[in-house]
Amino acid sequence: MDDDKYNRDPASTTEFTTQSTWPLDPDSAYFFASHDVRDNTLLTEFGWNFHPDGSRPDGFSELDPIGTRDMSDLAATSSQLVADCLRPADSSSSSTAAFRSSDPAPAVGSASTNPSGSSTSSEDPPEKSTGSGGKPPPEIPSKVKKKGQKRIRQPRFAFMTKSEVDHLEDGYRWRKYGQKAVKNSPFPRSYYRCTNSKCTVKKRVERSSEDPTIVITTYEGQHCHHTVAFPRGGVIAQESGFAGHHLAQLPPVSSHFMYYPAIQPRERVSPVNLTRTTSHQLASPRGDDDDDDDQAAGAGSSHCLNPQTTSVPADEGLLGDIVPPGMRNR
DNA sequence: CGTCTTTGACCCGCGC
DNA sequence: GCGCGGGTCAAAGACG
Repeated sequence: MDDDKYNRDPASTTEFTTQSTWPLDPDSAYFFASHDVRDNTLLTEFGWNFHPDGSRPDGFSELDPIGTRDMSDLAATSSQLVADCLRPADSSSSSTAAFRSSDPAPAVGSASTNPSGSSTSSEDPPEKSTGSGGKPPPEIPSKVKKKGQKRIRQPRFAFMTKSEVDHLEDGYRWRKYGQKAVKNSPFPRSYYRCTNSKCTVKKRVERSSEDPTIVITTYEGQHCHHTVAFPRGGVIAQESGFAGHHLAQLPPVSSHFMYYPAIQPRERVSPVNLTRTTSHQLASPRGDDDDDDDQAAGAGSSHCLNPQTTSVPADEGLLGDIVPPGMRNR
């Protein structure tokens, strides 16, 4: 059904931007400071070579893609990035680990760290208290909700993508479970949940009210399984797959990635702004099998939903400090 | 028939 | 306490 969506080629030129607009809610911990080594690590992992001081005169730093890629690649890249971020820590890829597990800090005392909830493991879901509808929680909740108990938010990772397609493929299968109108925005926000029964990762997709061409995707939680498969004919991000690795194999394309200077006076962040001309979207959402997921999940389940939050803020295009005040310099 | 989307209703947290 | 907005549920329908 959505095949159209996934297969459809967005207009030719797509500017890709990663940013996060997610409000830094207290429940979430954010780490991902642009000046933090992790940033570079992350970027590197995804195939970007960041030149820390190679900033350009105009104040921008450039990310050199490992080879050029076309939009699909880009999409894949971004998706991959997200995928990696959300992937189980057991993954052999060291890089991922670095970004994810090696970061205890993020847990930032927030709820995410929260012991309770986050138990997170798929094995013992904290009971979702009726998350919302007052209905029995089918599964692990992203927020815990016992009365009197504060909800726990899973780590979030948000980024903005300039695309005509709302739902970007990221290698995982998602099921839409809701849509809501967003205040002050003509565009609705869609809620997706990973189809893996053991995975509690959710993602929200909405368009920027300011710039309708920008899609804001926010991931919450961490996959306890590996990606299913990448877009038809695309790269599979399973285990070893590392963005950097396979990205390097992707076809070259002329592209241009910009990394905006981080350091912002603001508390929130900013993101990496990637711009490129492009071509198509990532693809098919459905992987061939969930089985893999489940199995993988089993293996990595214990890492599910690590309390970490990464967020790429919005506006300004700066990769930034997504670290909440106080968390900085961690 | 199974999977996924749509959509209205409900619940919860938060600000006033 | 009330209202608003966000988030989630689940029935119904669509689709392959």
